[in-house]
Amino acid sequence: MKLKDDRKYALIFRAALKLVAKKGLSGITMGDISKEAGIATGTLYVYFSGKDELINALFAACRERSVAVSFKGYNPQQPFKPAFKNVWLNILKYRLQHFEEVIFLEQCYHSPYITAETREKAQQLAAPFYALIARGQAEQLLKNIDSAMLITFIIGAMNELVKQIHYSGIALTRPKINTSFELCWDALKA
Amino acid sequence: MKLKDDRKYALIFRAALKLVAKKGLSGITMGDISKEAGIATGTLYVYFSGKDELINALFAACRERSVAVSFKGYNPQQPFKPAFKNVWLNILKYRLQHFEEVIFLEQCYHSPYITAETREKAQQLAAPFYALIARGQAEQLLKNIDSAMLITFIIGAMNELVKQIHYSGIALTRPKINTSFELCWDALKA
DNA sequence: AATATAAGCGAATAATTATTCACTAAAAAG
DNA sequence: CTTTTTAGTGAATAATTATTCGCTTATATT
Repeated sequence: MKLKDDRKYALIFRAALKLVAKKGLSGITMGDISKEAGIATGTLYVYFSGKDELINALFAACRERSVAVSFKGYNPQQPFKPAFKNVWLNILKYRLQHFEEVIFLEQCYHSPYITAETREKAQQLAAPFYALIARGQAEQLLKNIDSAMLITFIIGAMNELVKQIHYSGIALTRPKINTSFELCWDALKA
Repeated sequence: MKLKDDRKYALIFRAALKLVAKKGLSGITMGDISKEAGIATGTLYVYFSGKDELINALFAACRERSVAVSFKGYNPQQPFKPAFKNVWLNILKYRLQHFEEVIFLEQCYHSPYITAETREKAQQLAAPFYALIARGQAEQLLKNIDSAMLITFIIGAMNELVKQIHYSGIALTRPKINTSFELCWDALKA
């Protein structure tokens, strides 16, 4: 194992996410995390200066991954609606597969753990989404409303959808996915 | 002051809500709450057996108030769309005016503080919403999708809308409210 | 008014939890 | 192979925080 192993960061993150999803941000201790990760408590302090840094780092990592995956396969040549649907599907799939991250991010939203700096950086990651919405509006396909409002609408509905699916345990079939997308699209379309 | 004063419960709840909205559920202590409420820490234990009970009670109270206010002025005689809009507006207004409750409830969603029993009771409060959606579907005005999915969609979008408005600090004008409602309605309508 | 009961207090105590540190094990450098 | 540096350990310590309790003050009861 050379230098601080990337796999160990991943191990710690995975443990923390699992626990937060189960017990909430308020319910986890450094001891819990180390135990879940199968390492000694002291080792956490080799990788992070403390609990605050650990959580901020995890928050930043989740946000980055979430955005990175959203635009996979995005092609500006493609007509808007299918291109948008592609992004929407990327987000939906990712969030369903990484449900713990959804919970974690939600819990962080009003947590004192997350510093203003971390928040600021996370905010900047949203730029591509604004660009996408702007394109749809320029092509007169989307309602001409404050784009922040449209985005929060999309994301809010999506998050609840993800939660609903996750907890209901109902399998998400192709037709159901399409129906859900149309629900969203009907709201946004001009 | 006779018996345990209702006003004192309200005082404690208000203090707790304010703090949770500012610092998150993970960031508050019994000491913080008592200080914010202007009472001694020990007094909290006159009203609640401990932190768990306090938070469960607050959760239950928020849920109840939130539902109670939603159907104010609801009249089954009224045509569906305006009746639905009335409910939608009730919820929007209440959540904007009691933003701390929105945050608190969100934070509680995955918190170990909230017991299964409390959760169960909260769930039952949603019955009137299901009935309302069912009516809209029976009148063929709403999409014929799993009503749980429609409700989570409405609530998810509404919550993010409330957050967006709250943080952007933008005044919510009549036309903006109407536009937002149409956004929601367009999504739901058959 | 005298007594009993309940509310309120906050310093002291008990738990819990973050963090440190002296030490061991492993890896890299020479 | 020896030395140096880095990773890992977990019991011990330091902070933090929930909860208790002996006491005071207020309210109700007789």
